[in-house]
Amino acid sequence: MRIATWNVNSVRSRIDRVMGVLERHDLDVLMLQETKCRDDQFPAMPVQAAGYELAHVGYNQWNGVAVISRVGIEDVQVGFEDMPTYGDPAVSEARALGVTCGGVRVWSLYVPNGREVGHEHYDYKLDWLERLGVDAAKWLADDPQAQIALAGDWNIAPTDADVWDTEFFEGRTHVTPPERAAFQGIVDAGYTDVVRPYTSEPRTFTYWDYTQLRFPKKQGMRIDFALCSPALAARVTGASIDREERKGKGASDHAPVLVDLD
DNA sequence: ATGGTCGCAAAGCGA
Repeated sequence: MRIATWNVNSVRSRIDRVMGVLERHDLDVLMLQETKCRDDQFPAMPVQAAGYELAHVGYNQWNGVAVISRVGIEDVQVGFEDMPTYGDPAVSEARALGVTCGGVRVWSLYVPNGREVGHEHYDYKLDWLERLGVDAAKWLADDPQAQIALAGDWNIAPTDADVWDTEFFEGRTHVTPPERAAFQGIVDAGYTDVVRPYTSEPRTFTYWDYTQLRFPKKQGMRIDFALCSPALAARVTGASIDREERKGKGASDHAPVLVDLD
């Protein structure tokens, strides 16, 4: 079984690339973030024609998360318990979708960006992560053998090695101690980054800004992760980052992150 | 090459 996560940055503008990723990697499950559409706008036909089922939540042109699976779609949960809201009026955003696929509980997650340190969105990000951690800990407490993947765009570079230039990021979001502590909180709850051991080369990234020729200059960030519960981590036989997918016209600014399970 | 990012409910915002 092979699962993957990808911040697609608009599924409508990139559905051909989505189908290409599914086929090229023979994926059983693909989690998407930033679909940027409502449920009724999701281009479901090619997905279904290829033998996949689809779960999606999207309320407007922002955010939006999906799970595409050919090993079943069960127990769909939109958002987690006590997921923080944002805005005025405060609303629940389409940033978390839990689905059971072939016995694996996958969560497609799009962690709030934070915008700027000290911004209301930054506090929202930290709160969101803390609440996620509380819920994720409960899932494992309820069933220590649960196979759970918390996968998606975490908008955090957990270590200095995960950004192309630490100086560039001084004072910016994604690298601050509170964000890194929040990420570590999920790890401490029992979830392991199963991809890093297979992708440990220096300057291995999952995201490159569209501007400033960041991709050809290899100036990226590692901010997309698949964190797995112990029982699921024990099944991992390999992982990779599809850097090729970032190339060419019409690429997302993120690359797919893939995990092989026995 | 005096500019060099995308995407959207677009002329402004979010990433």
